Amino acid sequence: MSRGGRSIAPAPDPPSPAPERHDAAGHEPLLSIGAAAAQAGVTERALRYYQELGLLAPSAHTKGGMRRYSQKDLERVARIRELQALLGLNLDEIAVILRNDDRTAEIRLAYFDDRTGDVERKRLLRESLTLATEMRATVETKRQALDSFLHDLDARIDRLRHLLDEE
Amino acid sequence: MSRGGRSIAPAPDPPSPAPERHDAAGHEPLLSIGAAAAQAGVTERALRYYQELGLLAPSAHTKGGMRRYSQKDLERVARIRELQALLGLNLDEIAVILRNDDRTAEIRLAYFDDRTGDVERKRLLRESLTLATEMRATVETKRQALDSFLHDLDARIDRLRHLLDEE
DNA sequence: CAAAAATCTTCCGTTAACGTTAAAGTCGGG
DNA sequence: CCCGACTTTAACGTTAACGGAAGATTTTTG
Repeated sequence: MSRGGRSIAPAPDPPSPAPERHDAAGHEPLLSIGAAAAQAGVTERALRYYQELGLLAPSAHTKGGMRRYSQKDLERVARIRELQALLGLNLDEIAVILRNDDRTAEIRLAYFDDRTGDVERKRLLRESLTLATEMRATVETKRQALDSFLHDLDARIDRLRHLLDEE
Repeated sequence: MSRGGRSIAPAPDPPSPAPERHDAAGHEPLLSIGAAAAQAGVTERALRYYQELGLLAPSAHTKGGMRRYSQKDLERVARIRELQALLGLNLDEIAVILRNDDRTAEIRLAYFDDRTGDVERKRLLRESLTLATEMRATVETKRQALDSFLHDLDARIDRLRHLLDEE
């Protein structure tokens, strides 16, 4: 079914602007690099380094050229740390994932934009799906490994407890 | 209850020598560093490095001073890699864990040796138990994180599939 | 508006976990 | 016992992910 002129299918969550904490003038509060680093639990150097690698660009800059971070930026930092700690990925691998996330977000936006062609839309969705599925596989593998590791540990703990109780 | 002169409690698996693949003369086959590295899926350098850090000493040496690795040695290598990949521990942290494993193994051997003092034995067991329990906690935490990560991924995949099916 | 505090860019330093190469010694088959 | 393949130690090199300091600039604060 074509999607050029308004689909009939129940539209999946239109991309709403998301509720924000505006200030009086209506802008979201932006953080300096110091505050952002503190909030995110990383160093300023790390933030600059992520930017250098193209993982994270601050949402805004002052006239003088100082970085200003938004809440979304902080979430992105959290994501980076999670991927580092949880999956042991390096920053280059993480960059790939984040770029794909960004693409998917773009797709979601473009999804409601009639200028986006059906074919292109479909191609992008398939691409995202493939990537997500691949990632799922590696995560699942790791989870299984962790699980059996946990069971071994439990067995070991039981044995130790047993030896102690027998004294 | 004292353990100086033979315990009454049902003895937990006496430390049996474990079934080995002996050769004709009764020795287990030992591998050269090249073969060991190949089997373990690591480089020779890595094996030498682990030894340098005190993580892994080859079970034997030739007269000339060349390293000979046993199957247990290879298992130890596997353990090292597992702790690295799964938990993201560094080699120093792994060294601590392995040393504790070794101590625990010694205790199991000494279990039937009356020369080992009760107090000392108990202290060592408690120590191992503490370490294992701490480790369990961190592993559990990590597993939970991985799990929720996996669920997020699944949700994302579902959404993508949905968008595709609607075309 | 002036001083203090925070940031900017640039560049060199650091640590972990090996990689690589060189020179010398050891092993195993013929 | 000889030679080619494999190992040894020692030493220097490499990469990732920042750490830290310098000197200039910007922002904030009294």
